[in-house]
Amino acid sequence: MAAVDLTTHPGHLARRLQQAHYLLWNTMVSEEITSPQFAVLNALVAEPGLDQRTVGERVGLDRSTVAEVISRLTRRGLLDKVRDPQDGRRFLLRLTDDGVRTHRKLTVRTARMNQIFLAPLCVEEQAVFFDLIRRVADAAEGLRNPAESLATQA
Amino acid sequence: MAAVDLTTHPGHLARRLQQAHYLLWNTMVSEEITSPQFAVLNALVAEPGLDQRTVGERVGLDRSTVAEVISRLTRRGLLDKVRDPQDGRRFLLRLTDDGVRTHRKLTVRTARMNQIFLAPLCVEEQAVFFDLIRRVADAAEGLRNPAESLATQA
DNA sequence: CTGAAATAATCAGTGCCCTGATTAATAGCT
DNA sequence: AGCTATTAATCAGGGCACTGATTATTTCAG
Repeated sequence: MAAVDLTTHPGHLARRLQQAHYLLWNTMVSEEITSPQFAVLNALVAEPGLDQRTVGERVGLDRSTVAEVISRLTRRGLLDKVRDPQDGRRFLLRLTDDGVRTHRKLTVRTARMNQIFLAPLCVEEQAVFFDLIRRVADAAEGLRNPAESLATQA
Repeated sequence: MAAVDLTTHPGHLARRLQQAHYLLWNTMVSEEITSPQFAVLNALVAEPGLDQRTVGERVGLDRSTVAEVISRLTRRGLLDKVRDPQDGRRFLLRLTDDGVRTHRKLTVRTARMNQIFLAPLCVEEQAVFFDLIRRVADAAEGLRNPAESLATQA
């Protein structure tokens, strides 16, 4: 006895939501490029020449995961990776022409997919949906980084 | 140019939400037992003697994933797996005493964690949070299973 | 009863996600 | 200059998630 109702567990809902998104992405956007891969391409369209760590920071991928994603994108020829002459630890990342084309194509399809995905909600509800999820995710992330905004203080 | 704002992409938010949950679970609930593993234990507390496929259906895990999760739980001695004498394809699953104890212990911790996780939202917002996510996830799942509720029809 | 379709489970292969340990390079202190 | 953080990236290892193929068993049509 004493089983729990998972439909009121945010973790379970988050997992189901992500699975649902994964499937839809796969059928409506791309079978080759995944959503995290697109996020990396997008970050480098916004800021070409970032290093790996910073890209991860921008899109919410940890050091290990971002390394794998970038290695796949590089293998596919969508990304260029050159050692930073100023700092030999870093690699500077940049989209190839093919990478730019792919990003452009997927941007269109992603917009279409998001519309379908969010279709069950009216526009006001969509705004609430974003707001609530973002607040929960931000707060939980804040629990990990005890403080970053304390700046100057004795 | 033409980079997109990921904070309005439900897939990106879903991923971040799940990551945040993963981290909190790890620190507040268990480093050994994961959230999907708990979901399986919970399903078998509610309905002992289910087979693998049905467990997956209950908790939203596909056939491959549920097989891995169950094999880990079995290895840890939390689960018993016996061939169904009525149908030699199936295995019937049941918690061991240790599995029951573990489920009970984690149930308490999970409740605490959920409270912390959802703390940024007031009670009304939490209800909306559940409702919106569930509606989006359900609709997207519905897109895969073209029809299951058509029952008897020419 | 026998052969074909369906079903439960497994396996192989790819990708995401995290941690802890290691390596290479830079930065800072003395 | 020399020693010590610190930092960027990689590696090893465990777990979740999906697809397509395979195996064993059951079901069903004839």
